[in-house]
Amino acid sequence: MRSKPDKSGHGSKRILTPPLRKQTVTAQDVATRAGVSRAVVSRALSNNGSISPATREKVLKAAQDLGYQVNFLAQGLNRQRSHLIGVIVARIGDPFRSALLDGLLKEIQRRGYQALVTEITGEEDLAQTLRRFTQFRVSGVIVTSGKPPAAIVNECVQHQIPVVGINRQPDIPFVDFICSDNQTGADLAAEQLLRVGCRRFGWLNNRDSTWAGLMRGEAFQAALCGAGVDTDRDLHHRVAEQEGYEGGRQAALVSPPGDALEGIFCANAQLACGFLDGMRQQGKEAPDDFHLIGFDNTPTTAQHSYQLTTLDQDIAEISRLALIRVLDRAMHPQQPSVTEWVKVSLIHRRTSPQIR
Amino acid sequence: MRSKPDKSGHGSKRILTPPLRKQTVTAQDVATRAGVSRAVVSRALSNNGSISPATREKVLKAAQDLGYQVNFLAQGLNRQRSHLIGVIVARIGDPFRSALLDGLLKEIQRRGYQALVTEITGEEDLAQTLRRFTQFRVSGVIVTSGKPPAAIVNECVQHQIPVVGINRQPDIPFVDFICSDNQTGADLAAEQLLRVGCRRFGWLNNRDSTWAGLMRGEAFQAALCGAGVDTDRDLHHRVAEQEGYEGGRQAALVSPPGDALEGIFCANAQLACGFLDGMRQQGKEAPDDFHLIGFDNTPTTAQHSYQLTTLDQDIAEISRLALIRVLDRAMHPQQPSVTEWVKVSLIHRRTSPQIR
DNA sequence: TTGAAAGCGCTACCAT
DNA sequence: ATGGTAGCGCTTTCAA
Repeated sequence: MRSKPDKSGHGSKRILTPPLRKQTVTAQDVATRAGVSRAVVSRALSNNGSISPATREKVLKAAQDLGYQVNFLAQGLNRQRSHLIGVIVARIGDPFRSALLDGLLKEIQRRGYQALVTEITGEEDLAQTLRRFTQFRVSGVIVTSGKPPAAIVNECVQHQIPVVGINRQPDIPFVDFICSDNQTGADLAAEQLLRVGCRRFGWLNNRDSTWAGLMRGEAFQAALCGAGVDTDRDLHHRVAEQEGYEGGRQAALVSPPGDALEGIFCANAQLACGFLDGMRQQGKEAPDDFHLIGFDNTPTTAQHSYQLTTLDQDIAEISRLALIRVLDRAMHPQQPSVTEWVKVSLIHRRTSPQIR
Repeated sequence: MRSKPDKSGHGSKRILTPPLRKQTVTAQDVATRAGVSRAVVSRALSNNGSISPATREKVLKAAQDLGYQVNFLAQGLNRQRSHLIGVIVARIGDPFRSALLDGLLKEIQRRGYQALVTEITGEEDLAQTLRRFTQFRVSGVIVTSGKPPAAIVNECVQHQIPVVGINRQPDIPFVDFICSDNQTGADLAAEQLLRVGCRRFGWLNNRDSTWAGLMRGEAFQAALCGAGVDTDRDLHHRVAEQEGYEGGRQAALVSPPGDALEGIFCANAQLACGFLDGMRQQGKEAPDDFHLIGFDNTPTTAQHSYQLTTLDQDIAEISRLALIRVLDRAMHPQQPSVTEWVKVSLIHRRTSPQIR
């Protein structure tokens, strides 16, 4: 039945493989079965180019019968573009990052793309990864960690591959950015802490902070300043030597016991959880002894043992916009960079409860 | 300089695109520059087929100069196999799952492959995803969630695509499995709880448990039985109606206040954390009022507020073996299924401290 | 509307 | 050791 008169030389390459391997169904098979040419099959499946409804049906049926599946490698090779979207992440173990990856995956799949995920550990990896993505002719790249080197980004631009950064410093030509509105977030935090009557403030951040972290810190300081706080005297910077929970805990442990800070703002949720636990180890508890607000409303912060007041980043919205940007720039590669700021909201929980 | 005498018709398709798009460098360009044929270029880059060291160098240099990058789509199309490995995950937000994904990504990248990640929400997605992976001619598939339908797995087998399951029930022909040694894990838990003198035991699991969860429960019961415990009377099954932390917490809250369980074993870390917090809400604390052991040594369980005694799954080892299986089956597609059991170890923390 | 044919970029066979 | 060449499976002109 499945004779292929026009492909006499077909089996030459795998003449040695045993007959148990069922040949994969190709567009030619569908064409033969439907009594049309491969070109028609292609059109029928891609709604691209004109075709009569009747033959269209015929082809679709034949494809169905044979269980035909497009070879994405061949399709991509021809179209110069695969249905792949590259995603660059780091430290997936961090709850916020895994939540963001989750959001991106959902959105990518919802749009019919496939995610190519790479976890990087340093800036060097980033360049290599970006290059690898271009070798797969991805339809776009989403960077959630690291700072894309201009040189490689240019290669992407050359290949017409859209690059969008999430929570990265928006300063690369032809690259779009989606950022949480750290400014407003810091304002909300300052406002809350002031309202509950805090006088002496703390800002906790990692030693090697991300751009987003720095921005939050600066905005926090500015907000306090604007409210008349003498930040030179009453805003204390604490630096976590390690990343994540443990860094936050250590920072609390090494705090000078004397200087009782009343309102602390943390660059992220992990630091905040660690800080809270560190304070507990010293016999201090929020909100009795101090108020605490973190960034990133991760599941952990909601748990009974923490109940941390945090700023929520709208991950679904961030992901949605990221995909929109990718698709949009694919159509207008030369348009100037656009940066979108996604609103954040303050979630009142135990460590700094709402006051009315 | 970069003339292509043999490709006169090359630009016909994109005659209309503006000249700003730099042509992508192909093997032909390298060949021309090195003064050899494309075949030689291919050999030089793949160390495949004989070639003189001299020309080899020449080609490599030319490739370097031009910034040549292999087109993976073309390569894969020809080789019938891409350098992609598909990974199927679910609920990445769960700390254990994101840790496992992290381990797999690292291992996949270490071996020079690229991960194609899909997050599924139900069994239906799995079939579709598996099919999509085959369309990309992946070199292998790793399933960390769901139960692969036999029909689709057969398609993979037809395409010579290795499939390996992690912590899944090892009952699919030609599919390999890597599983944590739940048996031993449950034994260790039972042993510990008995040693500290518990008499009345509890087993907490989700209503819709995974295979691994069921196995842990059965093994726990068997271990207690073997130690002479009357499990009909002294082993109580608790069922969490929801997944994760909240499910565990609710389970603790609805516990009959009267029946004070002394030693509780949880199917996973999330449930255990929730259960612990739920008990706290009722004024009970471990290890004073009860002992608690969870499965999966997630970062959260180590935090000061929890300090949960848990069974540690060796994620690095699981990932390592998974890749080995993929590669091995690629070479021997017809060999019988193999299942590897990875050892687990008991981490003593506060909720059931070590006794000597 | 349809089909023939020219590639997409690469690999591997075969002959030199 | 090298080069010519026939595909891999698909898309997209272009002519009929």
